[in-house]
Amino acid sequence: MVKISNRRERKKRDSKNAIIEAAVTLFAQKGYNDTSIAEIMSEADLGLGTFYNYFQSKEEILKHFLAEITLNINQSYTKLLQEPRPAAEVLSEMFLLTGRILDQNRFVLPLFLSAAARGAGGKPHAPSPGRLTFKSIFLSIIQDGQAKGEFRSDIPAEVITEMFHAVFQAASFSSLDIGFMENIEYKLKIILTGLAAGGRQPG
Amino acid sequence: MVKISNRRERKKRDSKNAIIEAAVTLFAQKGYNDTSIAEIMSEADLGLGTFYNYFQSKEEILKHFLAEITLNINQSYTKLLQEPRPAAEVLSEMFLLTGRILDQNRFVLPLFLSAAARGAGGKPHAPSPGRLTFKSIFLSIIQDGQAKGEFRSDIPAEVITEMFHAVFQAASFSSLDIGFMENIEYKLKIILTGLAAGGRQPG
Amino acid sequence: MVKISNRRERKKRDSKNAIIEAAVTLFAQKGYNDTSIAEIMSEADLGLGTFYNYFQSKEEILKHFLAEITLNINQSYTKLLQEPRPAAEVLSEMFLLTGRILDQNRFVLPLFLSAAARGAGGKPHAPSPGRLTFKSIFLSIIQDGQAKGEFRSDIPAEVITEMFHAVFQAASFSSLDIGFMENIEYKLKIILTGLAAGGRQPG
Amino acid sequence: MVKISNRRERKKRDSKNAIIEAAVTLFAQKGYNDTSIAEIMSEADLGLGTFYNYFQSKEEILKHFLAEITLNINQSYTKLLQEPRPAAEVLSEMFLLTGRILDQNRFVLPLFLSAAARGAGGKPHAPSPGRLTFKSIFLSIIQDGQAKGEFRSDIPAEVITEMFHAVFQAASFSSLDIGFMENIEYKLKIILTGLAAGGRQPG
DNA sequence: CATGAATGAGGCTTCATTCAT
DNA sequence: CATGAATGAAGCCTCATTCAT
Repeated sequence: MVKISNRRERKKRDSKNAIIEAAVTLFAQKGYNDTSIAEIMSEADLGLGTFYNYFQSKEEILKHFLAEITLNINQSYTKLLQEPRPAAEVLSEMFLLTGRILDQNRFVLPLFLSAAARGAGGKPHAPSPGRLTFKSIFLSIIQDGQAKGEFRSDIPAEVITEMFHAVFQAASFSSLDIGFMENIEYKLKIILTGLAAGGRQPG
Repeated sequence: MVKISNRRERKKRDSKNAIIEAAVTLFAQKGYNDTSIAEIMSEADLGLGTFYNYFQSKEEILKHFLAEITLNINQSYTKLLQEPRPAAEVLSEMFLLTGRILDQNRFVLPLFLSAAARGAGGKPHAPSPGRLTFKSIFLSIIQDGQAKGEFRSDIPAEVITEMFHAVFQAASFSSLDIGFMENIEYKLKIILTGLAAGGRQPG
Repeated sequence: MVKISNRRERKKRDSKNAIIEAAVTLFAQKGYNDTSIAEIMSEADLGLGTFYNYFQSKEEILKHFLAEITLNINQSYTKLLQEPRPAAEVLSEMFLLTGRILDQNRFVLPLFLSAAARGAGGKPHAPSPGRLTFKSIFLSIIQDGQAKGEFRSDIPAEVITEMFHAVFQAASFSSLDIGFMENIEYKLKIILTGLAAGGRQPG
Repeated sequence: MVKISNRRERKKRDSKNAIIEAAVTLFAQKGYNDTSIAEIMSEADLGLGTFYNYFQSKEEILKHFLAEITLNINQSYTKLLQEPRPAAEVLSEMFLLTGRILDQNRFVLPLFLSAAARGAGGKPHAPSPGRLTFKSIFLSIIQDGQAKGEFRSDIPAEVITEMFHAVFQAASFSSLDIGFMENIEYKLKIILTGLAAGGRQPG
């Protein structure tokens, strides 16, 4: 009565997964704009029309990814802030965790960028996904650190936040032959040193 | 008699400049992909076909911009390295100078990114711009600084180079209400502090 | 347990009826072309594929309606002509009766029209419904009236027949806030007066 | 200086005319919905994309026709009402004139109908052409006639107006082998007789 | 019989590019 | 050199129909 079939359900999930996987692959390879649905479905080894059984439009699959990432990050955020610890520590963990998630969805960054590039006057249906909230998360951690005197205060917290964002971007498109995580760990070191309260450069 | 108007004053700055100017404006506003040649030529107040008297294709005008920027930067580089000075100082100037150039051509960053996103397997005629050389410039300055003991050596010079690149990107798409130059100056401070030889973070 | 609901009560009126009912509703609301089979089956609370257990194609259900209407009208025709009466009387009753049937299937008129519009060169499988015979019915009544001297004879019977047809169409798409039947009754009055044998207009 | 070229201008007009002509032909043959732009441009012996140099969308060419007809009719209306005459006379002329215009654009009626059929809840961009005003024209003439006692007053003027509308429709899709104008002239006779003030049917 | 995922032809529209003037 | 009409490949999306379960 309850389980109508099962093989059917399984195949359906398979198809959706195939589409998502193909989309991830191609978006990562060629970017969102330069990937056609025909290509995705060809990569997924499915008929063109099948795409629309799972997503209402090309933009829809994008939202799917963004929503997934947002969810992931928010969940982790909640866990991380359970117990109070030094800001630098929280920041490090939050940063690395975000890095791991982005590492698996690297194609999303260009989308954020192109959305940002279009600015406010962009298309009506632009893929504005409810603004990935990790900016506000980083911001509050940094402000907290500044308040506690852990971080220098001569740099606006917003600017510092952007800096972290930038690191993710840069690592996403890095052509260096070190891994994504290693890449951002190096950069984290620089920033944390640069942020330390006492640190003032000679000049 | 009166109506011919606009088309008149163009002669001074010839058509090619009008096209370039229009392209810069629109690329900055809407991005490369979302700007059509028809729009450019309309903005330039010229006939559509005239575009092809000056550029072989849409991609061509892109290469033009990249080449121009590269040239600008290289010239400045040459001047800057005339007289020997501390690496941090050279780096700062080089950085700010690059910033000023990019500030006037902000639309190019997304193009670098999408080009990077496409990776090696991109289109046949991909806009490979002869690799903008400012990476190598920064790299050599940083390596020099590390060699002289000015900069910490536990971070690969390549990674540091990327960091500067990242800062430009982030500032390009910043939604903060401070200017581009102010933005990157803040970030420069952080990095320079973070790079200073003695600087080690507590953890 | 509770959620299965709707699907249950369907058994009484079997699936075919549910489909027909849904089709009538939607055709009337949005027209034939703009109604998809998916919509029909969703409205009917049945699986999409089920449609093809009852109708060979989308066009098939159309033919079904037309055939049904034709049958209805023919049956009434037979009854009406049982006993001899004045042509005007027969015509009136026939007219109003047809009106009542059409009133309940208003969506068919556009289909007649579009079919007519396509003319002879239409699609291979055009919905040629075996020509709804009510034209011939009206025609014979009118010819009868003309023969008996009840109706004027300076207008071809075929043209008068068309006139009745037109009245149905107009009423179907009327935006006046009187009902369909009231609407056609008014028009019937005009035509009957205009048809009366003695009636000649001044000019 | 003023005439840029001339051959160009001519060719441009030719192309637009070819498109319009092809559209009229096909719309009349198969209806608006069942005519694709590809077909139109093939009939016009032009490339598919060329359509969009002259009309912004498929709907746009429709508006073009409707606007043209509306204009035609309105101009004639103005002329006709210059001098006061019996309502029946004005009505006759107006009717026949409208008929002649529609005769040359027969494919438009189905469009009015399908628009009407969709009702108020139709598509956002439905081809609502500012409502062809001939309804209001006919209405005022008829009301005038009723006021002057020329026409019977037991039928609402709106209903009578619809009747005329209906006649045009019916004649448009007539399969009789008489011409459009002859067809509507017959029907005009019936209606005028039926409208005459004294005329009352026996029953 | 019931189901709905899969399919691909076909429709609309955009736009880089060509070419005759 | 300037022009812009013409072009058609390519993209997104809809939907009638099939078929395996």
